[in-house]
Amino acid sequence: MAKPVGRRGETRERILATALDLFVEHGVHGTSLQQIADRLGVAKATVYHQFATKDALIQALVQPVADTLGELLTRAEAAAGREAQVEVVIEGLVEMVLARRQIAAVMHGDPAVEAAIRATPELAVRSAKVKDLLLGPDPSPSRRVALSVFNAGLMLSGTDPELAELPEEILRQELLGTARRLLV
Amino acid sequence: MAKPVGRRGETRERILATALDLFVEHGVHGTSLQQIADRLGVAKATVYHQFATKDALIQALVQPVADTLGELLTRAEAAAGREAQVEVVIEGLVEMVLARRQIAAVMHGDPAVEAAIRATPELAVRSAKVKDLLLGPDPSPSRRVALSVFNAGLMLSGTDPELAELPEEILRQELLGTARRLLV
DNA sequence: GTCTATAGCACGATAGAC
DNA sequence: GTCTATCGTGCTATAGAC
Repeated sequence: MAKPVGRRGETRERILATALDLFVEHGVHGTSLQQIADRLGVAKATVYHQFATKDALIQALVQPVADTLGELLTRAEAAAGREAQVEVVIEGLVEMVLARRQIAAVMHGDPAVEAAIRATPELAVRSAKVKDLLLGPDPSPSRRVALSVFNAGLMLSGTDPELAELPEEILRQELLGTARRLLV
Repeated sequence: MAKPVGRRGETRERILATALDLFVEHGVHGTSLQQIADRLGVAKATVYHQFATKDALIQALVQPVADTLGELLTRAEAAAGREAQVEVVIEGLVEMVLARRQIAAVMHGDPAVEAAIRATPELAVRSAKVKDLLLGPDPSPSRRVALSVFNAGLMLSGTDPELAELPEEILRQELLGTARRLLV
């Protein structure tokens, strides 16, 4: 499994995947570039050849989420009526968490990543738009609390060991069901 | 506000409170004992006089949660019937999060604290018991997912800036309502 | 019980050979 | 593009004066 082919950009992807594993285990601040390099079997300088700084690596990790949220918002804005828009956003968020479980978990829990998010304007703006869309106009305290609980719960559910054995399709349906119980 | 009285154990409490603030802001690994000492206006060695290691400080932070969960389980076991037990646990957890918002958030989000929890057997055991009680016998996938979402959402809701302006009594009622929508 | 000073080490990041 | 070697910094933790 070590260094199998050598296609373009493959090392970069392997670094990102390994870093993400370690970030989930130990947090961003708790993971050194040396640990990433060691687990990958390369030198630390090899990591620095792909990412100028540790921050750049974090930015590269969250970029796909920014892209996904952008597409999601485009689809939602094309939907007719607020109920349909909420439905599009809920389905899109659940799909995103299923597809990128670890990124979702690290994004919501780690202060170091949250700092990187604040430094990525497009991601911060899109996250805020998604939240506002789910909150709706003049939201009640009840809806505010329900959204806060659902948002945190959704982002972290993808890596919850208690749910690790559930087939993805079951988890998808149950997350959608939970979302509808709380937000529709 | 600096060093007001000097009663026994006061410095220790002030260190814990300051450490907790910083842990919420930057994470445990992202917070050095120097930062804690600086914000408190004391020397780093003063912190080490109260806590032998950084781990000991973390252990001291999570100890009240272990105590609270212990009392909670005692009350739950004294209740008649599973429905009443679930109600006791839900109310107790919500009350705990309201009383110790920051500890709850750090406990659920930070890998460094989660390691400390695993190293505190009584806390790990009690957390597992609380979860098992809420799951009930032979839980469906639906209940597993609902509990996972609720658990993460509850623990982090206490420090969610979106909810910061809600009066505590409103937040209490809405968290109880959310819990019942998901778990009853 | 609080301080200054420092040991010993790991960190992020860089330089330069190959 | 990967390596070894290293710089400067900041970390946990300790020693010892007051």
